Amino acid sequence: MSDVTEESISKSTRELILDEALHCFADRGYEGTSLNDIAAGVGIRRPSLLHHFPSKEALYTDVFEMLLSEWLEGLEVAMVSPASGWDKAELVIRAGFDLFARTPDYVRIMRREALDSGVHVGVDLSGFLRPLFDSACAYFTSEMDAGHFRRHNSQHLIITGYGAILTYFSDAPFIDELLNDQALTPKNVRDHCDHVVAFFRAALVA
Amino acid sequence: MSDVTEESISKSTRELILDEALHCFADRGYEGTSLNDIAAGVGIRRPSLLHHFPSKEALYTDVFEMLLSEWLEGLEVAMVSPASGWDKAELVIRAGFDLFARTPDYVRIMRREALDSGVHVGVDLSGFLRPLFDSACAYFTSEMDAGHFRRHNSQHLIITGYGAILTYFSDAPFIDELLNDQALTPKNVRDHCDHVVAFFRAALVA
DNA sequence: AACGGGCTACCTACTGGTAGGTAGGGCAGA
DNA sequence: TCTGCCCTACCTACCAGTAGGTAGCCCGTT
Repeated sequence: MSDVTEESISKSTRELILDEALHCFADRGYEGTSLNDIAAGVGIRRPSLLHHFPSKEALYTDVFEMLLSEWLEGLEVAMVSPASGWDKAELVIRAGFDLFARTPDYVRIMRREALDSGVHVGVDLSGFLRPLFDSACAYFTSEMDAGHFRRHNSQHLIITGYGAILTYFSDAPFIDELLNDQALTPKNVRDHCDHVVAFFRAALVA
Repeated sequence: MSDVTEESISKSTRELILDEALHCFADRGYEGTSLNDIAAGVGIRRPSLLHHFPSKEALYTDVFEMLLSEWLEGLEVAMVSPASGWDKAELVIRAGFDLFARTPDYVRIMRREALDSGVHVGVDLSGFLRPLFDSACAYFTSEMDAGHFRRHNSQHLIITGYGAILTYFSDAPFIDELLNDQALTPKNVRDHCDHVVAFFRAALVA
């Protein structure tokens, strides 16, 4: 129980490593991050880090599994809601924005993983995401069949939405330059979320 | 003149290096690509490669400048067209799809650069893209003022479009897994382009 | 005394880059 | 036509630096 108490005051070294690794991998990618960078960020030496994780690969995999469990948890709440029609779609979009705004480092790691087609991660990413993708597809298709949404190809629709939402966070530094403003301030995130919601509503709801 | 003839038959070593570097950088990123990888792909040794380019950084910058000039050329044709209203927007979207489908490796490099906020490239990326972004903004705003498009925030609109279109190409390997199909076949690219056009039309044209 | 968690010192593999050498084509002058 | 010279494009061998990873010691807590 002293363990629990201590965790609530100061994180364990293992958690500090995971936090720093998350940030480094998001910032500079897997190849661009050295174990020295991570260890230095935590304030220990590389061999000490390797005392907690057997290898760089294993550390990365652990970080990625944190990402997946957090995202699954964050999205499940919205996806199992009893809402229907546009309300539910909006709920999921807003849940996605909240989730991504809370965890921008995860977004950038996911984007890097998508670019690298998952060569670093030891988990079956597509096996993990396919059920979510398929159930989202089924939802939109059934709503279109019921005449609640304009007819679109559900698969393409979701990919478009995925790209539109994820990009705002993954490319935030780039968007900063385009806007001459900070993309990830709470106000700007809220504005962009409102815009995406309104845009998708205009496209989907007749 | 024999030089010209020879180039049309077989590319110069320098061009072969640029081609291979483009592919490697797109595939594995700047840090994930070694000069040995590129040299091996061309069929020469690393020092021979460094005979043609002074450094890895310089090689990357040259690749990136190829990207910029090709994209600028490809988009200018559509952006200066005398079309107006939705026709022009559709023209630009389709030109973007054609361009990206023709140069998927460029898309992935650009995405990596957006993620890394341009630390590798020696050119002023935002200075390059801002004029395009601003003129696109001005176009949409004026069309909304004229009542041709539904009212949206132009800046957010373009960022949404940028994300929606670019992602399909940058994350193609990932989308392959979701669709259980090849995202970049001509037919699938055409289908997705048609979808995006229809989707944006539904959202913008009342 | 045992052990968890840190350390220094070291290993091998590989990085970007350099030094120096060579094969061969083009070309000016005898 | 031959000779000598330069230049391009490649090579092998090597450099210093850094990567991930291992072995083993030290030290405070329990």
